[in-house]
Amino acid sequence: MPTPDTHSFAHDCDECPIRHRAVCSRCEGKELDRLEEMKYYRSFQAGQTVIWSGDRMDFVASVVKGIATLSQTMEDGRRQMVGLLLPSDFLGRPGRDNAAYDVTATTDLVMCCFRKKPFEEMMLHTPHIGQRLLEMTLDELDSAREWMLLLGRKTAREKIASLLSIIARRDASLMLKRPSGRISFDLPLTREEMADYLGLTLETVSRQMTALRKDGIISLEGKRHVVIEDFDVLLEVAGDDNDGGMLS
Amino acid sequence: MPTPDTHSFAHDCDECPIRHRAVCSRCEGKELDRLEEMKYYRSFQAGQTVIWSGDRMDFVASVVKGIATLSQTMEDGRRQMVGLLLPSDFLGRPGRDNAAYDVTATTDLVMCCFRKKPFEEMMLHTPHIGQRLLEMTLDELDSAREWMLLLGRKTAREKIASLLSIIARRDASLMLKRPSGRISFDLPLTREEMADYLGLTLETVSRQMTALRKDGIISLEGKRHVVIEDFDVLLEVAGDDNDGGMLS
DNA sequence: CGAGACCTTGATGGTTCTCAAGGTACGTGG
DNA sequence: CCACGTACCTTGAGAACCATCAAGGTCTCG
Repeated sequence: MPTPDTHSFAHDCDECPIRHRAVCSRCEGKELDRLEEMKYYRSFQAGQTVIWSGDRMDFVASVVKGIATLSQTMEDGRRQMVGLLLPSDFLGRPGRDNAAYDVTATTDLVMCCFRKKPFEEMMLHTPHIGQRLLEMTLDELDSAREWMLLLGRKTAREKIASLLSIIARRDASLMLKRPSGRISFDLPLTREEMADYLGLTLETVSRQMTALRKDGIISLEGKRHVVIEDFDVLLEVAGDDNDGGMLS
Repeated sequence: MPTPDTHSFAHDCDECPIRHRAVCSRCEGKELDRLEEMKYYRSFQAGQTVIWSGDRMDFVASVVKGIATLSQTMEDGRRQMVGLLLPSDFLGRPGRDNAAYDVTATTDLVMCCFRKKPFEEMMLHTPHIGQRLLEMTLDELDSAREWMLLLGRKTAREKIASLLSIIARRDASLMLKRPSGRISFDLPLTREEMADYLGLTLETVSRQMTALRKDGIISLEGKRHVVIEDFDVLLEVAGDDNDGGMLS
């Protein structure tokens, strides 16, 4: 994929890759037509800031392609990522005018945006949007709470293993299968971003990646490509019960 | 308050103390009548378990009085609180059959319950409930993310100060005023519960409480009653910008 | 070739955990 | 009324884990 091309994207909702999962997934016919009139696309390059915490935000959006992060920063510079936005995830809060977090494109990013006012207006009359948004928000709340357990109680090694298993699981879910055995993928995050997500320093992340490699849990090809030798072993290292983990 | 009396509670929604904030707050007339027919009250004593993670859960509920906690436990016993349910907060997830967390009554607790099936049925046809639930869920998501910053990046001292400031703020909000200057309140949590909430051990909580006392930030009368000498100083110790913190 | 971004590794120190002992408050039964 | 048990809290000593500071390595791109 040499040239990131905004315009190769679904200007037609019917062909949109996130049509069945995003906030618009329950809409059909006239509702969809109305959204289609309202929408516009925005692209960001890897590393670009989408919006700063506190900035006025006059749109809401769905991630169509790529990954964005939500993070909070303390006055002295300590930073904590508080969310990861993957394709189909929703950005923004109806009824709020200012961004609550820094939003950054981690990879090249395409978003499907709606101006906030018309979107809110439409929500009042079309329950399908609100219903779907409620589901998605409840899912995010569950993820956030799972992350609280990780941040509060897991060791550095367990944190790294948890992050890898989550990325592996997501990759597997794109192929509609349950992860198991040998899996490989590219890390979409730098060591520093991993650290910001896990509540660690980048040095600790690096050391634990090395340790997992030396213990034969993972292999590294280059800095970004990870091979998980046995997914069940990884889950054990992550300290997760390996019962749950529903598909998709 | 000698005898905790379940039946002193709002069997009539009009007199319910959480009427204006709970999931039912947008409902009037027939909608409210229907909820009123559907509801039933349950009481729990301090320390009792409301439900265990994984258990079948055939109701959803609003906290009417008292405090409950949501927590997750790892196989080896490490525990992390992931939520605090205060009066008007909602428990349960429409569309899910099993509890995702352990729910425990921290104080004596009264809940207003609805059987899940009828409640879900009603949600499909009365957007007011879903709209309010979406707002409440978005608020909880914000709280969870604020907590992630605390768990991932704050020191033990900052964590304690943050917890105290949150409790102080909540107490002040009951009196409809912005907290400032000298404030006092009773801690509703044991040292161990504080530790589970903050991702610390109870010994560290105890030591940091002592340290804050020796530094003149707080005073302790008995083990549970806390006096904050200067709220703004506490916020500084907590590492929070003292701009935000909206009323309510 | 050099600059810059990203990553690894080492040495050292600090914060927090673990293990252990003792203290305080409260209720119960002798 | 007092002894005892229990739940909760405090404090100390030592160890473990992770952060910090520092140096050097790899890769890419101009």
